Amino acid sequence: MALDHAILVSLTERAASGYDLARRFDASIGYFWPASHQQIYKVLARMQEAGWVESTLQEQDGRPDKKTYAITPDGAAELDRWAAQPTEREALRSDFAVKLRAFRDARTVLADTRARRAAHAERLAEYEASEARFYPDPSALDGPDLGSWLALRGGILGERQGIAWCDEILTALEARGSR
Amino acid sequence: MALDHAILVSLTERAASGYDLARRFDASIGYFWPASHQQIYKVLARMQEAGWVESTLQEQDGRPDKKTYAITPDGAAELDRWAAQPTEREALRSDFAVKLRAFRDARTVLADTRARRAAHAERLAEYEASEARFYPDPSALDGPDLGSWLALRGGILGERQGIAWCDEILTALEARGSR
DNA sequence: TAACTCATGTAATTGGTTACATGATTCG
DNA sequence: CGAATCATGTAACCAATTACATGAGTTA
Repeated sequence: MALDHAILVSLTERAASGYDLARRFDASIGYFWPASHQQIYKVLARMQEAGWVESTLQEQDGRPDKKTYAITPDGAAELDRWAAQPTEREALRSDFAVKLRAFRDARTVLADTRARRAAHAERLAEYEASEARFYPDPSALDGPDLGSWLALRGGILGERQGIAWCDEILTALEARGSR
Repeated sequence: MALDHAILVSLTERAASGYDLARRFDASIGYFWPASHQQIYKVLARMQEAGWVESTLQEQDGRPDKKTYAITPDGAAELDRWAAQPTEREALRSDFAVKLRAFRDARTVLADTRARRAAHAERLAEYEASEARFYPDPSALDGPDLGSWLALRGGILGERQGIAWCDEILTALEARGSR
């Protein structure tokens, strides 16, 4: 049920509609917890039922009405309760690792690995650009900004690790290819 | 539907019962695709229906009967088909990163991070022990063994990255704590 | 004129988790 | 005597994905 908390975190930063949240989840917090607009609308409805968020309807002309959600004191309390609990290790499920164990033909693995490396490099560039823009002086950070920066650092290290793994695979396969 | 393929990979290595597979998934391939025995039995039934695996019943005395599953030619073909397809990037969902963004109190994050670091170190030690025992001479590897080693390398790099992230967090928080 | 943005959803399905069930045998 | 191991499952539930739906306004 952590999408609940990801949405609460996002609403703490600023009130938003389901649509706004869906766009935020295309980047930012969505890098660590992806979610579709359908899923977000469902969770918002459930959380409103539970009293963790409240909505105000804004009529707009020329475009659809908008429901803006804000976090309630109960929602903030729930977020605190959740944040104080220890996090259990998240299960990793890697299609790619399973595919490596199914290894038969070097060519398909090579192509796959190169594509994967490129995707990691692209994401890494985004993260590094964000870091340079929003956190130019990390030692000055404190509170929620510090947390956001540390989360981003995790993303950066993760992408670098992904690239390093791809490079090991490419090196191993290329060494064998030329033998 | 990648549990299907993870099971097929495991059955390619050796025929097994649901129970055997469940134990294998507690280690080995389960490090990259965790699965419970319930889920495994369900998928085995579905794959038998589809003709990807076949089972033979073995009666045993003093203990329950055992259904041993083996991969069929159709199953092997399906595995090849799947392995030849490009892998799309797996979505990462990190409770811990979301929790960092919810950062309020340094003490709980510290405790959480230390526990997390210890879990990573433990898993890393297992991986490194496996590497030393089963792949003492990586340059000699080929075929499926090469794939398995490369998968394990990914695990090792992942745990090291996890530790490095925890260390960055601890450094940042401790620097602030003593200020 | 076709595609994209803004805005909100419902319905069906899949994959996985949690809880429950049974029953003999062996180990501490 | 209680816990763990061997062995197979069913049932209920939950989170997420995919497909479908509507409709005005803007941009290429």
